[in-house]
Amino acid sequence: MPKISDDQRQARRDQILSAAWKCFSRRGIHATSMEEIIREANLSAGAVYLYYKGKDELILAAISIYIQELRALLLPLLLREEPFSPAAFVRELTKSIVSHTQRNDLDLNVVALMVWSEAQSNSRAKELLAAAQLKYRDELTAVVRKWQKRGDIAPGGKPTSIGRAMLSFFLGFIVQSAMLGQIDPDTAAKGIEGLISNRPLSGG
Amino acid sequence: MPKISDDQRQARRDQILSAAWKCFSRRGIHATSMEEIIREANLSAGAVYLYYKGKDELILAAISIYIQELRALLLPLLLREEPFSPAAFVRELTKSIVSHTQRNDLDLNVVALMVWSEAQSNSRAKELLAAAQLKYRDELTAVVRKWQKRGDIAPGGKPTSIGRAMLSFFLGFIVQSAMLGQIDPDTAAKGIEGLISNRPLSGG
Amino acid sequence: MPKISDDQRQARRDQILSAAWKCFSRRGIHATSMEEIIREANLSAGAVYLYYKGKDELILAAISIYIQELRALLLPLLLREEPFSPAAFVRELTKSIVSHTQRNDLDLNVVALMVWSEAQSNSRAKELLAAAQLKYRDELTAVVRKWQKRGDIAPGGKPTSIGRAMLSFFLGFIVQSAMLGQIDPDTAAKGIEGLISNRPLSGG
Amino acid sequence: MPKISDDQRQARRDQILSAAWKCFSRRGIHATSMEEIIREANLSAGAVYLYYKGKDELILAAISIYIQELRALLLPLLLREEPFSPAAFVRELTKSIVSHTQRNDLDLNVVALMVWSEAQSNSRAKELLAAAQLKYRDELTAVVRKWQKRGDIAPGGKPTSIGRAMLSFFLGFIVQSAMLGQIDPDTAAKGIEGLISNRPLSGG
DNA sequence: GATGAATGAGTCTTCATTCAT
DNA sequence: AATGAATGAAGACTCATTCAT
Repeated sequence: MPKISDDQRQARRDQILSAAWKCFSRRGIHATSMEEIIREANLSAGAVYLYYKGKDELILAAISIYIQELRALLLPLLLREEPFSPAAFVRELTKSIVSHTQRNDLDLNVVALMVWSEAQSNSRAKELLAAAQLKYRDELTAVVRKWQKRGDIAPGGKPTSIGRAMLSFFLGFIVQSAMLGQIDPDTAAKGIEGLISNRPLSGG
Repeated sequence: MPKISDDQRQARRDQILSAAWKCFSRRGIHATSMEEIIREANLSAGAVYLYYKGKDELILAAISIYIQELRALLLPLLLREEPFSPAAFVRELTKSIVSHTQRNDLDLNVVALMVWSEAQSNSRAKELLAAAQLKYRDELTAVVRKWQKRGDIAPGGKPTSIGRAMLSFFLGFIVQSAMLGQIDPDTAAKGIEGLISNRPLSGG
Repeated sequence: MPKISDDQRQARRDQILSAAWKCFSRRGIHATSMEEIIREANLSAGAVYLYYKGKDELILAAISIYIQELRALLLPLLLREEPFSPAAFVRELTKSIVSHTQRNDLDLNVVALMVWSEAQSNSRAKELLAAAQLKYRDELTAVVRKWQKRGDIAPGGKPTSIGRAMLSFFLGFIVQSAMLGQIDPDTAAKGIEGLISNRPLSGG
Repeated sequence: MPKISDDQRQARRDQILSAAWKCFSRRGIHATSMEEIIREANLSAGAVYLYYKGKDELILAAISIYIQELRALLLPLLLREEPFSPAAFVRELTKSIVSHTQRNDLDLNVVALMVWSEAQSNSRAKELLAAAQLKYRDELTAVVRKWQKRGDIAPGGKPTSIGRAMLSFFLGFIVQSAMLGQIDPDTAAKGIEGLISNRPLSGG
């Protein structure tokens, strides 16, 4: 009896989401028609609606999987017992994003901008994204504390403020990469390093 | 046909763009219909098409005026002969954005995300935005040079890399403010300060 | 300025309803597609939606106008100060229906069945129809009272019960005419007469 | 392929028809989707198509069984050697319908309206229904003849005309019951009685 | 015999744009 | 210049039916 297995079902869902992201990143989320996604997925109209109730649900699922994948990519770096030094941390994190973008055919930077924009007029999407960003913020704050303890940066500043600054850095790198061309991880690292380090022996 | 004066014409165009932004920021650029803009502008369908050829041109004009207004807002700070110190600079710049948002009823952060997203699938929009961001990047790099010269930050780093980092900071603040709630300018300033001053307020 | 007059607007609405009824009576209410109505009305899709929000509203408006027209047709007979005798009453009432059907190209009998059926699964439609039928029932009861007073029928029976019987008669004539071919008004009259006059033409 | 027994086959067909009528009476014949019927019948899509070629055939079979059941219900009354008196006849006949409706969960009145409506745009359905109604008409005419012979009603009227009137009565009771709420059999009987009987010894 | 995933033509509806007035 | 009724192509979604298993 052709009742599909859970794995097959999940595979179909992924196939559809993958097609959706290909289309979204080409033409924008809302400018993409269901027909385009259907064609890209090599399915029939009815089949897609068998797996997602409608366009809204599909968009939300697409955003959700984007969040999960990105998180899976970055978590190892964020949760390291002994975090990289600030510059190395920036280099490794941006490297991860770049390499993911090159393995898959999806530019994570481009996708991020679309997703953030969608969230501005889609409250369910905003909830998902805000939750994820809050976690990143907390994790970055924890890293900042370790940097302060280890002397990578000055100990005086409030970790939460500095954590926000670090989050801004990364979010901004994404924007800048999408708008002006990929920033190379080394440049990114040097940029932070240039701000942080080496006040020429201060008073001296 | 009573030809309208240039001033009147410009006023009408602004009236339409203003209506467009109100709608865009509520529902997203592509989810907004011409009819909504037309109603918001208190005009007739025909009238709008007298001033803009179509929706695409209207979107582009809306993006263009957004770029101009933001630039007019920030330029004084960027071009100061003697720039503010890094922390003060961040505070003043983010203050400008917040205050503009409060004077008008448009959240510049929200609008920025929408505009960036649109640019990912609209090459004319991308050109406009990329050009503007490149200018910001250069101007920030110039500011960085002055900081290095003045000893606000260490002199060793490449100004272009540090300029990119600063641009990332600001872009990221916009994203973070739109997604997680407005970041207060003082917090933003403290965040940068906490990174930079790598020794406990040695020189001050 | 091409703002349409109220008369023109009403004319368009009627044009659409008339087209709708042509299609409905050919293929059934639900089997009729909006496209068919649109073509029959010689309009564009958009135009129809300018006058009716959607198919449901159009169906309801079609039912509503059917009720009004039928009522306008029958009211003079129902409200006569001195009603016709039972047989004449039946003859005149059924004549009205037949003649209306022949002037217009719509078979009121067919339409009635469709409308009643629709009401069984459409509560808004049912409200409208039930209200109209209740009025008919009351008016027929009033006529029955006059018949009893005048001696056209025996005075003993409860007017409300007999009113219901009369309503059944007319509703049933509609059904029978639609299903088995139009019953001629004289036959209808003779049928009632044959039941009522329980003694062989005693008085008349 | 294990061929199923004829009994089993018939049971399946009935199961499907029963499910179909449940759905039809809830949502209307055409508004009901095959999927709804399939779910209501606790079968698979393929199974239903094993027993009925398509929706049209299913509708026709549903109408056909409705005709048969109703006929089986009413025939004993219609064919009595010595028919009930007019009032009793009406009471017993409407009682039968009411009681059937209460035993099963299907309102015969509602179903009747739907079936008649369907017939207006479905010639095969119309043939079936017209044939059945013609039989009823003939049988009622025969009853009328007996009434005249027995003196229940005046002997002068043409039995065929009076038979039509009686058919109208019953059809109309169905309509009225569906639209305005079940008419109680006693009221129905009294209504007819009030028309027929007891001219207060007028001329005589 | 039975299943239910898949199909794709067809449905209702929207919306950018035009044009007679 | 300005209006807004009208257009019709395109959109999201449904559903009767089929067929590989």
